[in-house]
Amino acid sequence: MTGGPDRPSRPPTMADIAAHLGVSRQLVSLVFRDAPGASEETRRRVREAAAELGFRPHVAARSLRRTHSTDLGVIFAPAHSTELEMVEHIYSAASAEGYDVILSAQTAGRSTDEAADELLGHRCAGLVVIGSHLGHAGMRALSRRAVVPVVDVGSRMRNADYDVVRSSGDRGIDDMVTYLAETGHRQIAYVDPAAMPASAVRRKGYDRATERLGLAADVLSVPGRYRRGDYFEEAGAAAARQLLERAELPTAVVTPNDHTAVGVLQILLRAGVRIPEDVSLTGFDDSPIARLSSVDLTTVRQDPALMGTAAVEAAVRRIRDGAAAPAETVVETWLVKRGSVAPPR
Amino acid sequence: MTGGPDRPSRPPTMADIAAHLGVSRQLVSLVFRDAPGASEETRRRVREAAAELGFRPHVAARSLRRTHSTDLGVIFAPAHSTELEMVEHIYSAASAEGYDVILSAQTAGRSTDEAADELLGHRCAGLVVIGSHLGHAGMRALSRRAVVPVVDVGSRMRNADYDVVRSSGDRGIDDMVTYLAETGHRQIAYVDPAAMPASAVRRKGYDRATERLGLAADVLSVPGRYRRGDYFEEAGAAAARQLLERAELPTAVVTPNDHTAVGVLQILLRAGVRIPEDVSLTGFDDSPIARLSSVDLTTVRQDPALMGTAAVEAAVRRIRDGAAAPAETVVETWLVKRGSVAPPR
DNA sequence: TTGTAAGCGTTATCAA
DNA sequence: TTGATAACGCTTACAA
Repeated sequence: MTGGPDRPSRPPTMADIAAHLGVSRQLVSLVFRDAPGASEETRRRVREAAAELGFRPHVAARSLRRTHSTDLGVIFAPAHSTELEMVEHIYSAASAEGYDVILSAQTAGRSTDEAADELLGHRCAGLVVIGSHLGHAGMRALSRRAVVPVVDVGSRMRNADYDVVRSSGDRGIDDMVTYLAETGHRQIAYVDPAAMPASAVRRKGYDRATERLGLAADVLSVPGRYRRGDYFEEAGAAAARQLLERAELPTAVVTPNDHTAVGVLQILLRAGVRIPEDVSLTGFDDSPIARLSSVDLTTVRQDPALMGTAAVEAAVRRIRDGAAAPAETVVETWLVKRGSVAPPR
Repeated sequence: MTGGPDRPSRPPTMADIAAHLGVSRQLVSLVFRDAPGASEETRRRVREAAAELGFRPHVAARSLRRTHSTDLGVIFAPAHSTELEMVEHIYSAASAEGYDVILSAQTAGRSTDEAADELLGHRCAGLVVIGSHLGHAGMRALSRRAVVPVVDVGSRMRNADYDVVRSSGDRGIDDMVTYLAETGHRQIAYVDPAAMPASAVRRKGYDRATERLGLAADVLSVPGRYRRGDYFEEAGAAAARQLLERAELPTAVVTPNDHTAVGVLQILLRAGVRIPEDVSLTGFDDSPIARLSSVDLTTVRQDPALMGTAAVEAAVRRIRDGAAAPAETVVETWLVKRGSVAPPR
């Protein structure tokens, strides 16, 4: 006699619910699949009994038996805030399309391929890779062995093997430089953290804008390894130190990343340079740090909601139409004007 | 005649590998389970054939048939960098214990309970919840319906329903205040972001240290909602603005969070206050931002590796011994001395 | 070392 | 709406 509530040794199954209610097992199955063939009253009773007995459908049994997988595999790096915002929206977009999300992290000790292998073991219907550690060749190889559609979210270019979702990074930087020029700036430096995956695309925007506007290009290229968590800030700090060695500072500094801008900001503030009175500064991403009142950074917003949704839609489109060719989705960006930009003195 | 490589309509199964090799299906199973009963030569041939045919065991089939689940469910919030570092170490700790990790995110639109329900649908052997959105009552309710052991990683106190893993936050802050006092400081302010889950624990360390050392307590308590991504920084910024209104600044400011310290830092720098010449500043967590050369923050390190490992070990211990009572694991912290602390002027 | 047989909890397909 | 029956791909006894 130990007393206390029973701890069931085995979680309840659909058969248990059916027995409890005196109905058939497949009726219970119908209800949980939202399939036609049960009255409203029956559905209610089934769900009630399930809640009471603590029943939840066994996803392994379900996914084993189902003809078509309803799982979407998502690989992400638990480091970049933008990626994580996307994960959030991928959950809701997937759910709206009738898909469940299975996450797999890529970390320093866990490669994109390992993460993908785990998801393929789950027989997902499609794979969304955010911020892949793989080069294009690696992504192509992955797409080929995956058998299911693969979507890359990041900054890769359109190709024949996998879908691509990216923001219009070149356009965003171009808009930013144009805005600074309209504000009166002529000496606009650009910090290029060369190891950043989207570096090439965004730099293109700077080159295009300066050429069109007849401004002198002034690029501070910073090498390094982008996998280190602090690479972006350090790149900005390094560029700022370079600037401080000059006889004269530019009137504006454009960066392709909010964290890089913060690196610039902190070094310049320490040196007594005021932002925006002495130098205007801009970022990219509209990450949470840009919104801080102490940073208040003018930046480019690439909507993580839009990108997450676009990734899910790309995957679903190719899952539904196996013959469809991989496509490219470019998500528009827009300027977010804050206090870090002012006319030059 | 379309040519090109075949796209298999159905992923290969163990039976396909067996047929390809002319061996039995269960031999292939043995090999993938690393179970005894196959020669080295056979194992090699099986793995080779599997790689060639692109076979991966179907995890749903496996988990359906297995007597004991080998999956560990992990709930995390894609927001705090410390949590995300833990996820990384949980993967390796789990793998060392023979467990696979299934991630489930809790976001603004997805509650801890929803995340838990998904994992329970997978029939995980245990649940690790990092930075739960639930209060203690919610965690207790979750532990009861989960049937499997639940581990909370964060700052909750020992209790009878679920395991707790936390860092010794009170001790860490106590050590920090002691260190500042040894450096010569007597006016040590403390910023308390009251909505931070670990707030109470860490504040206790400040109160204890100041009392023991005979210093005047000077607490700036900042309310707010901790779910907002920028709450920590804003709390620091708000506290710094309060400080700037005073006739005289304290010689040192202790914060229970690196991001809060950065909020303080940026407001003080803007006001022309030099760190550490005018004011010493400390954080907590040793997050990547503390290591930036432009921040260079003296802080308290709580090892995410240790905490992740401790969480896995707590779960595994209770999975293996169903009668074991939930325990508390307090992970030690230590000071990381950097450039943001100097003797007072 | 290999083969035989059963079954995990669902979904799917029938005919009633 | 129900019942019977077969599968999904794998693991687990147990016998050979």
